[in-house]
Amino acid sequence: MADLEKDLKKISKSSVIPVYYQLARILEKRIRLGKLKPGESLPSENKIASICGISRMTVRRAIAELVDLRLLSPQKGKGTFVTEHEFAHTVFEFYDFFKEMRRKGKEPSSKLVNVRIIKADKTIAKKLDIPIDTKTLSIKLILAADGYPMVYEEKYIVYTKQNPIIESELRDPSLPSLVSSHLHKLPVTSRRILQVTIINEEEAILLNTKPHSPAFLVEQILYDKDNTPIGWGKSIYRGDSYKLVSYDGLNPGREKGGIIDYE
Amino acid sequence: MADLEKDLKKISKSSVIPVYYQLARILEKRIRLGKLKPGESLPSENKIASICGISRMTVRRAIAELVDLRLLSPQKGKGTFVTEHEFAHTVFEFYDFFKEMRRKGKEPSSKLVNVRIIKADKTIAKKLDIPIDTKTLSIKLILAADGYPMVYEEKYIVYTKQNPIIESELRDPSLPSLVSSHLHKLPVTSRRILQVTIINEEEAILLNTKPHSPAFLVEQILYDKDNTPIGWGKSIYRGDSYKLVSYDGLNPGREKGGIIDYE
DNA sequence: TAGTGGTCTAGACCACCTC
DNA sequence: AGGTGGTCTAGACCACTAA
Repeated sequence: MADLEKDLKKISKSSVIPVYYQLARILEKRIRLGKLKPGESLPSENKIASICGISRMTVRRAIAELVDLRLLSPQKGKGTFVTEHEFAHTVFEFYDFFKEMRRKGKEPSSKLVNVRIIKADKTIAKKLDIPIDTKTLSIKLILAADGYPMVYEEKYIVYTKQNPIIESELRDPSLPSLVSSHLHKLPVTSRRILQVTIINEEEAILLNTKPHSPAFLVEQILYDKDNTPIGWGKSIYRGDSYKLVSYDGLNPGREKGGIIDYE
Repeated sequence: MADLEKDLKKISKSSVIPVYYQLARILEKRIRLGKLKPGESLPSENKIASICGISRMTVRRAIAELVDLRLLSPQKGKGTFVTEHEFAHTVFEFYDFFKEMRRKGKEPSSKLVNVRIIKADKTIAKKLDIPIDTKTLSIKLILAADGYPMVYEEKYIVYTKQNPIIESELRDPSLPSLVSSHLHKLPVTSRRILQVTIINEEEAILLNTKPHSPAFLVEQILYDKDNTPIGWGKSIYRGDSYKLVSYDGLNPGREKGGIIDYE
């Protein structure tokens, strides 16, 4: 472990880069390169502090960062250990359509199919927890990337005459913004349900694809702070152009924007 | 704000519950109940410290917890503010089949369809980055809950004669455990891709469902620490029995196991 | 200039684990 | 008993922000 000590002594206390950050990166790098293997233990906090010539609290802060990244796991009275990698807990991230497409260098756009005041049918009434036939604002639209239709969305919110729909509001067609500008309520929680579905004839025409092809169905329900549903939406994502990817285990350090250079 | 002060003075320094934890919960509760609104600022760290009669470092630790939960956002030289809620970034979690079913009170089981040594076809060769016709271990199995088939899986790993397949290894059919017991390599990274698909005739029979019905397709590729693919699997999850749910914005505090009682 | 959050120190006491 | 991590203190200096 003399090897580790050498690394630890590289820490510069006069650098503009915080000491805890330098230390965290040194340890992270050793773990990712496999020089510190799963199950191995770190030197004790006091040991690291005295080697580096820094305070124990600073060491603890560095370790805390790696605990957050699930690279280390401290055990009271025993020591701090490199974690065994875990593959059971997978996280799929799902980003805002507009941002995601821009990030990919594609030009996102939205096209209104229609906006109507309708009477809530059984499904809508149940989702929004309102009586059947309550006046409801219905918005249907297509999201496209570089002109290719990719998503078909239907959104429903309870209609109030006081706040009529303004054309400009429909430019950002996200359910939270619709709800907060049309109703006086602020959404605080959003529940999304991801399912699979088969595209029907109507959707196939709108999305310019074949009926009976598979697609993602993403339901979104917004709640206010009293946990009352205030908006419901369903989105159909074309299955041939949408995938969700996730990395587990010793993930490649994309979290918290940490750029690491390997030797 | 005298209201907040009263809450802050409830902190007991002699309690077995850590002071930073008590403070974090008090602040979290106020935010979740809407008594501290998005955009509002907290009293300064020094102020809170003197009100509670504790050290500033302890206050900082409590605040750090809420920053992690994205409830607070400190700004250098200005103050610490309650964050505006964000709905754009959705996270779908996907748990291990066995654990998830047990958690739901269902009895998970796995049934081998077959285990074979095959020659890698074009698809497998590409996924595992090996030459076509390389000997490959192929495992096909069904995962069931309370006897109802829910998932069909195919797994492929490069075959080595030294470590033959042992019956008992197939009891835990997870790709990481197969790979690490059959090969000498330890998987360090796992990449999963979630897509939609349509069930074909063969899969329909195995899953006891109708062909052409929609399903989730989850591909998993395992890599060792040199980033070489060492295992590939695809799983078909019945669309009628699988959903992914996610909560955003002011989520209901399920993270880090924090149980909060509201008044 | 006064106030804020960001970093860091050099101690302290505790509960827990191992020997 | 001695070592470990968990908590906490009472200071300190800094960079940043606002009046």
